[in-house]
Amino acid sequence: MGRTRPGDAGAKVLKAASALFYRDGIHAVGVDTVAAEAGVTKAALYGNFGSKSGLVVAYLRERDRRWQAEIDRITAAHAGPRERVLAVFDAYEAWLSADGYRGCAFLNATSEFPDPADPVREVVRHHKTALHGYLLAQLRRGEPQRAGVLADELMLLLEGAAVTSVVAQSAQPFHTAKRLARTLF
Amino acid sequence: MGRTRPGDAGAKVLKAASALFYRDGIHAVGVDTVAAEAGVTKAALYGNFGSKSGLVVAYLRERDRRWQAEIDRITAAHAGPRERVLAVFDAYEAWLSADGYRGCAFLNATSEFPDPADPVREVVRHHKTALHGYLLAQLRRGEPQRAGVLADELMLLLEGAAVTSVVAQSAQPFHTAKRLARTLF
DNA sequence: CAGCGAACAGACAGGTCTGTCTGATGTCAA
DNA sequence: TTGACATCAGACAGACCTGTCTGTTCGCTG
Repeated sequence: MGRTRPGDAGAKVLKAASALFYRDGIHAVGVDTVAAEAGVTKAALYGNFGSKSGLVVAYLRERDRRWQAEIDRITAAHAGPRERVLAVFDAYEAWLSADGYRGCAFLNATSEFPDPADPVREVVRHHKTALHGYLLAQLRRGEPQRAGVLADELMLLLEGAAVTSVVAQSAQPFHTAKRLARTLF
Repeated sequence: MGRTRPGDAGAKVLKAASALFYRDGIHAVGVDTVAAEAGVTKAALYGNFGSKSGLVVAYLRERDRRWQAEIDRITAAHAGPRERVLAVFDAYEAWLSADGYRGCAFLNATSEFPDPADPVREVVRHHKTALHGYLLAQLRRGEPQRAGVLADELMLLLEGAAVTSVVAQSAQPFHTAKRLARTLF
């Protein structure tokens, strides 16, 4: 029938895939389910993304894009390096607690795609490298000589809090992480 | 034919399942593959474990049992609380680097089983609670008043290093974690 | 108004998944 | 020796998976 405007199907599929892949896991969700939830036919899905793998990569890229927008908001809202870094902890916590502590989509994808050469894993590395780079850039303004080590340490705290909060189904690990992060400055 | 002694099939299945589930992910491995790798029929597999879910739980329980044995070795080899805690970091690193940085089997299982009420998740909680309890017990001997906070912080470092080492395919996060752990004492 | 392209509806192929069943064959204990 | 039991071999059911294909219908653009 083609009742909808051409070009919309891709966005609708991506939105449905994001919710389903994140909530249930990537391997656990079939393309039929994604297409049905998007209100779109499978043919339109394959026309836009080529394959399920292509859709998975698009899903993670979209999520990375949204996270970068969050980082931009943090940069706009806070001036000092210390405030910006702590705001990253808050944002991370807010994202995870918003969906029942399902964890970091990129770390979950890493668990589901064991091959380090998989395109999915490249998107994950890109995302995590960008996050590390942001922390590093901020820390260099405050304490240039300790910045490298400090950025590595803060990454451990962020990721540690992310996975621990899933296991414990609680935000408490983020409070521990943030408290320790403050003392590290 | 029944060429093997009765009772062996379960152990063989568990061994094959451990290797395959850990390496490729749980959802990615079918029971046919496990049975074939174990040199056992599917009927024997179901006779021993009832279902794939049962096998998955048994796989994680077995891995937890082996990790507890590792903890016992650490306790026997080191006397001081500080040495024992640092030895846990070394053991965690050794386990992960031994298999191409595939990460913590329990955290991977958590990614694959989103429902917190799933029996799999209960095994994960049991495992992580035991680890936290061990750290806590050791720290109480050295610095009783800081022990609680310190145990939480060391858990974040351990888990953070575990997942970061997978993304980076490197042991470097463990070095960062261990260095920070030493300064926290 | 004509035509191109995107999406629709839905069947289809080929494979894999979990789980069950039947009947034969071997091991071990009583 | 005999009976119970575990396992073997392999077919089978029913569901789900990814991906393709045919023919139709609509919206937008020139």
